[in-house]
Amino acid sequence: MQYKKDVLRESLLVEAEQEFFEKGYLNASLRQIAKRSGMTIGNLYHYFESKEALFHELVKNEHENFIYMMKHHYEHEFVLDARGSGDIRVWKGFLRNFLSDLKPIFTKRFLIMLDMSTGTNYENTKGEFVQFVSAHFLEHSKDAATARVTSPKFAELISRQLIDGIMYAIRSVPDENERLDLLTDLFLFYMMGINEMTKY
Amino acid sequence: MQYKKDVLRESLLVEAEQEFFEKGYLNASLRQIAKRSGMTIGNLYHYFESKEALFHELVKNEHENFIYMMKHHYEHEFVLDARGSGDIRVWKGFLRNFLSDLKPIFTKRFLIMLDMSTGTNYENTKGEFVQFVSAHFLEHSKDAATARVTSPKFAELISRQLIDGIMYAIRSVPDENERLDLLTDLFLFYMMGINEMTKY
Amino acid sequence: MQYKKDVLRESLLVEAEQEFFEKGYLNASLRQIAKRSGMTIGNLYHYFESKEALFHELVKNEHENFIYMMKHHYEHEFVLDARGSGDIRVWKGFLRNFLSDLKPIFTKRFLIMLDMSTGTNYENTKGEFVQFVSAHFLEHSKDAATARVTSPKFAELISRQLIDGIMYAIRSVPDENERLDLLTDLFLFYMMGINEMTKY
Amino acid sequence: MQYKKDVLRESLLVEAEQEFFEKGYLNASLRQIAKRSGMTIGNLYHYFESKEALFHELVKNEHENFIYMMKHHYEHEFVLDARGSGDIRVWKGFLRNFLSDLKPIFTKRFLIMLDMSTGTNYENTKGEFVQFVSAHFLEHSKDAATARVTSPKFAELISRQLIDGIMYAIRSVPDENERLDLLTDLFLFYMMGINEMTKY
DNA sequence: AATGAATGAGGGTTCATTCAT
DNA sequence: AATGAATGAACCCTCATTCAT
Repeated sequence: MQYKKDVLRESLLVEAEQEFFEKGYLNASLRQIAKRSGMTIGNLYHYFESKEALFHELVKNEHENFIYMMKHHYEHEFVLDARGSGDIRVWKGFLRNFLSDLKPIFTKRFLIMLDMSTGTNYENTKGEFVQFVSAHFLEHSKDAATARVTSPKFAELISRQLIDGIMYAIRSVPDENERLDLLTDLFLFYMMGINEMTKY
Repeated sequence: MQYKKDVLRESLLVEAEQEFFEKGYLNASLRQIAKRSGMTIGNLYHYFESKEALFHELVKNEHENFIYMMKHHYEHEFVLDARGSGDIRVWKGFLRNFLSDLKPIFTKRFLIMLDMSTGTNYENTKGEFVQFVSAHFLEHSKDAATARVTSPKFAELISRQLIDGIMYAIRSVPDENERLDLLTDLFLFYMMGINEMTKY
Repeated sequence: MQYKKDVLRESLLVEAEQEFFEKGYLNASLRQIAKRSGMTIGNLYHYFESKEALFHELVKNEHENFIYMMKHHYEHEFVLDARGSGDIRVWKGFLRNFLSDLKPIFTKRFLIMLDMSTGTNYENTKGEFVQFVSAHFLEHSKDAATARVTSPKFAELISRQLIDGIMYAIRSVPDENERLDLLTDLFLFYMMGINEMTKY
Repeated sequence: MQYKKDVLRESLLVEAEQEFFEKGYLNASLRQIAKRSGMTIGNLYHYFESKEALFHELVKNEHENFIYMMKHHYEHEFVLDARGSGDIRVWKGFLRNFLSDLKPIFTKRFLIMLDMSTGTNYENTKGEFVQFVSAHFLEHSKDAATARVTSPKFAELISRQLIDGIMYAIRSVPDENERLDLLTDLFLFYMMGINEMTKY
């Protein structure tokens, strides 16, 4: 039975992923999830004790990876320091590698955790992520001659935008390579924009 | 009681604005809106004949202004042509004026219409806006040497990002001047980013 | 003001007639009636103290006439006695006159009182009418050789049918002459049917 | 609880039958039906997914039988041809057999489908039935010397009356044999009436 | 492990009626 | 005489959750 149990549990998570992705946490229906898994609503509660718990199980690994990444971000620091180089092709190369490494993080469930979690304990995660990236930006613009991009509000805005761009790529571009291209251009766009902004 | 009608109707609209803003159309509760206005749910239906009608009343002016702006966008065309100038201060001046003109459009209710309208007739408005801006981008990048930003997917992404940036400014920056500054920087950022992208 | 009052009151009755006719008492909406009269729901209550009272005002004359007719039915007795005659044209002539005399009774409001009054004090009127006609039938078949049509259940059925036929004519045939023709044929049909039934 | 399901479901259908029978579809209350079955309104939705679905379950068999009967009516054609016989007892015999065969059709739920279904998909069924019988009448009166009963309006009226008579028998005569007697007399009455009408 | 019956609260909506103005 | 704001109960329906089997 253990085998069957795991299969069903996994099926529930898969269908829950789709349901949360389509409707968000609050509007997702446990009945729908159970039905899609060919299962009874009552039985769903044998696997997950509540709607919130199901959501938690769905994204907890993503959350851990995400937290880990935030704690160890300095390992990737070099990438952003590559801005010093004048050659855009070098930048692109670094960026593509960097983003390729992040593939395991930028998953559908990661998107769900950040963007479809209103009503759960995770609803502030996106804000935390924004703050993290924003702090990053501010830190790196200390060297810059002017303080324009050090405006916290603008840094937060740009950070949120970047994150929303990532979300968009995950949500709308299913093909992995195409998505990586898009993300690379997106990051390039942001880095060059910031670069330019600090010139004046 | 005639005199109270306008007051209460306005109160309902204000509370509805808050409720829709917080929860979105589908999750907003008419009972909540009525309660916040010190009123019974039944009475709310004296003022608005349905949830959708209430939403419509809330955003219809915003929608009209928005449509008008899209139809008459060429009047502001000169702004973007100012990109030819090499002086960033000229750009900023133009942008600030341009965005100042748009102030009556970038309201909280506009945000609600674009971002909290799932389930209403307005739910596609944001998509239309994105397409509009995206077409604009593509048109203006015909002159550019390379076709990088003419990738429709990237143009759409950038357009969506820009619009989301506007939404963010409306949502998070209450002070008008501060918001105008932020939006100016945001647009500047996008124009320079696009400018740079077309170089390579 | 008295003049205006009567006009409005009459207008309310006219619109109520239409509403009750279309939806029946329970499903009729006072709001609709007021709206159709270009009037406020509140003001309707100045003219009629309740939904039931409005219905009562609408059909009370019909009810009085109806009661009067039932009490004085013997005045029309001769008509039915004409059955003795073997000539169908004589029957038809009598019937047409008889039914023409009843025109003031067979009105739309009479129909409403009998068929659209569920939920009011009048909801049993149709049953009383059926019993009245049924008693009539039974009385006249005492002379007949057999007791077939004296079966109370059958008499009641035939009576109800006849009344429903009248209702149908009122409801579905707007032209007065056409309606009179139809009713004449209908009564003829019933008289001949009864005549035949008593033969065996 | 599996064992209770069928019992409760049946109970709901029985109570629904009573409620629809008493108040018609639109005025029937699901709360009442649930309460009468000793159940919560929410639970009723475990058994039937909507008010309309409940109504559908109640009458779907009746509707199928009814459609089948209309398609295969020619099998019973001989009955009406028996009119050629001069002996009323022969008619009665045929009629009684004919109507006895129809017993499974003339049920309380059949009555609900025809007469209490306003607001459902079945609300036109009675009209279709009337047209069916009416066409039947018209077809059989082609042979007759005169065109009196071929008046479509009169044929429709008579057809509606006959059907209403059946409805009355179902509604008011619980005993099966008594009902069969009544229906036989009713049909006899109509056949003789039509017969007589075509004489003149 | 699995079923699905059952609950209770909440959703949007309509209604007859009351009453201050 | 007239307005229309306000109430409260009822409508159909959906949901997360509980629990006896």
